[in-house]
Amino acid sequence: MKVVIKKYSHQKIERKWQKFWATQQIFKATADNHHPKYYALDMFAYPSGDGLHVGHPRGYTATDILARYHRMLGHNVMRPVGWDAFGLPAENYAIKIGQPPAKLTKANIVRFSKQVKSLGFAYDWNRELNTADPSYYKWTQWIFKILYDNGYAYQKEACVNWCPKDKTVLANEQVVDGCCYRCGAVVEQKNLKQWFFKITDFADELACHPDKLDWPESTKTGQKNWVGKSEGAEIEFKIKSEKSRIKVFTTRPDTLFGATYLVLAPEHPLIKRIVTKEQKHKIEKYIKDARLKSVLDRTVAKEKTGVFTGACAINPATESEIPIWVADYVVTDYGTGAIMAVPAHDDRDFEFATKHKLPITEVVESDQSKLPYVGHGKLINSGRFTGQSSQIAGADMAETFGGKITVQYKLHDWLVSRQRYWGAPIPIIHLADGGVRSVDVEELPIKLPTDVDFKPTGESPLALSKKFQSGVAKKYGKGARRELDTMDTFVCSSWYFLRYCDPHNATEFAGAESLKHWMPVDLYIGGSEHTNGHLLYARFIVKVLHKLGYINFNEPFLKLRHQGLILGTDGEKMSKSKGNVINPDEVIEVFGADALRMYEMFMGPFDQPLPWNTAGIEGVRRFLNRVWSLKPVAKAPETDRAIHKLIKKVTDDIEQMKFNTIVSSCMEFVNLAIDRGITKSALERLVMLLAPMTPHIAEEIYQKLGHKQSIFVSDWPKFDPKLLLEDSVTVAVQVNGRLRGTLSVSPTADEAEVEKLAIALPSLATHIEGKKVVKRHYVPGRIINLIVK
RNA sequence: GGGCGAGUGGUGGAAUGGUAUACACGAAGGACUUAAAAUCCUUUGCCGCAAGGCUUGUGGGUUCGACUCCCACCUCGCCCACCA
Repeated sequence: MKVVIKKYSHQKIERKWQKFWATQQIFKATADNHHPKYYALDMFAYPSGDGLHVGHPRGYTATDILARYHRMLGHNVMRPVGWDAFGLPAENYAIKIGQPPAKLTKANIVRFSKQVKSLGFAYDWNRELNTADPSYYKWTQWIFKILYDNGYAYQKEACVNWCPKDKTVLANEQVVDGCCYRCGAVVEQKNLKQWFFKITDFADELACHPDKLDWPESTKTGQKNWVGKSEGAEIEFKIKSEKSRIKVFTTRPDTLFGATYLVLAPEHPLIKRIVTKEQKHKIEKYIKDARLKSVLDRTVAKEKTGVFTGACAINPATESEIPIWVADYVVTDYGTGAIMAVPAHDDRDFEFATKHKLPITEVVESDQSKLPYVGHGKLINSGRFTGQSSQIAGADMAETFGGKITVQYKLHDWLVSRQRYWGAPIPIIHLADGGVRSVDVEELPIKLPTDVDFKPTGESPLALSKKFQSGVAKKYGKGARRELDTMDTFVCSSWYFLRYCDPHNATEFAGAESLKHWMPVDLYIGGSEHTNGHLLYARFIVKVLHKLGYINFNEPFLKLRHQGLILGTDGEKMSKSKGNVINPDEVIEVFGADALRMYEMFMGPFDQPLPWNTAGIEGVRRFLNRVWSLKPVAKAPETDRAIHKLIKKVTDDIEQMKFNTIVSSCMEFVNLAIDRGITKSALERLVMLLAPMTPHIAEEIYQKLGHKQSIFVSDWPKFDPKLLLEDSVTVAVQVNGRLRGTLSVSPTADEAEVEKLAIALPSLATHIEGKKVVKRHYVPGRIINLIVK
């Protein structure tokens, strides 16, 4: 059949339908109890000055496909959009060019909105939100307040991560390889008084993912490892000639008899008290050096260094004196910052003991010749415990020598205060008598002042505002002052999915009815880099709100998927410095939004990182031109049959998010349609199947076929299972497991009949001549394997 | 060091126990054109003139049959990491 391939004007039709959907409010979400609800969410964007990246549309398109598909299934769909507007990059850029971050952020949001709209996503713009808007951060502050009022937010002095370039503290989750996650500066450790959220109260819950959560296994184990639960014991060691004791944490209390020395982290407070005169100078120098080392240098150090304090402790089990050392292989922020070293049964202790000639005592029998042996076994040299199994004896031994069984987590409380301007002010008042309280709820929002120089100095820029403290003394008593730090932006983003349910509510963070209707999120798509940050924080906030009775669910995201990174054409991560960045605006200009959306789905499996290839998008655009050029004919039986298979395939693949094979199946179908023709009804169904992925061209063709309503209010096509069966099928014929020919038979042909036809095949002749079929294996409609001798 | 993935043509990939290399890109040849673009047709895993043989990182195993399942190893990617 002759089909003339014509190009379509994407500029014209894409703008046209975007406008149509907006004016018709096709994607406006209104709670409707008569249909199943479907809440589809992308991780909202940080509106940076660079604009949209080609990586953004990959995740957004996937969510969009599912949202539009569910709408066509008749479901009550919500697909909201918003902006994670507070944060360091906007502020740093603002400082650089000398403009207020509020102004810049506003301009960035305008730009992002325009770009996102040009991709034709099915967003409900009525629910658009912006975390830097007082009507939003009022409720971020309210969450801080109720956390504080219920004991989940507190202030303490602690050794914290400090970014010297951005001049602010950072959460543990924001330190990557010892560097600031934003600017890359080497992070320092400082003792500072800061605000924390008690995320550790929920450590066990966060480490566990109930069955109802359909999350990638890697994300679940990533979170579990980040929480890092270990069971063990705390054991106290008496210090010789000192009253105080050193408490250590160990997961192997069963090896107590083998503890031949103790090690303190360089930051340990007891060091000053126990160090002897002779060793004082050496220890002080070591501590100073350790503090100057970056976190990175300390964690990947090749050689273990350390210094003897001159002091000794008593091993409670052996009652012998053991030396106390200081070494930076022991970290201060895990366990008690002190360890009992058992060199015979721990790799690190063994390495250290060998280097510094410390005694090594074996207490677990091992069948391997070399030490250290870290496994379990029969205890030896262990007093009355000798002969017991190390696996069982631990708890008993700990208790016998005054220790207690405890649990340790790697997870730390979430440090949420920042000494920066562009964030939500912490709603706390410091009273004249040293007391602390949260602000009255009527006072919210505590607005971010504008009369400040927002350059970071290490102290919060809010200190420079004259207006910020006005009225505080009058309301809260003489000498009362507002807290000057702002909140980590991750606080803002840890509850935005709740606000989407009821974004204009002025009296609550979201109404109970709306939350009950829409939550939890049915599909959440975003980058896997948020595993141990945003996704953990969001689950924590939901669990707190649940515990305090504000919401009736304790997990926010039912189904989670991560989009793979789009790499440059060189296979490297896109970056300005490498010059391999693809600008989506230019791609849309040349090929259209539909082609970009489809190409990003066609590249390969959704969750895999894949390189960009400009020739690839040209191929997709060629395909769309071919779809555009299809003209209905009166009769096309083969295509009429094939469309049923396509409906099944596309439906199955959407459910499984196998977008790449949706595209290839549609290509195969269109190749057939061009060859054999297509009827109007098959063409209609084809464009309906394409509509979630390439909505503009689908809507245009649909309307051209004579429809007045949007394709997105039509019903998703159904297939007839009877038509999935073929009249005849090709059966592969194997002899002794090797392919020797094919047969075309009826799918209902029986085994004996197929064998008869197979043996008669000329291509089999040389392989079965003079031999006897001793066995056969037949898979109806697929393969027959003849075993001959 | 630990955890999680992944290794298939020149390239992105398809096939999750049943005809390996679908679909697309690229390449080569041809048609149309004064020419080019666009479009269409043909070829395209490797070796071989052919018959035929070989082929899913490597080696073994299970099976009538393995890219697919099992064991060991190698390589790459991501995440975590002196966590006691």
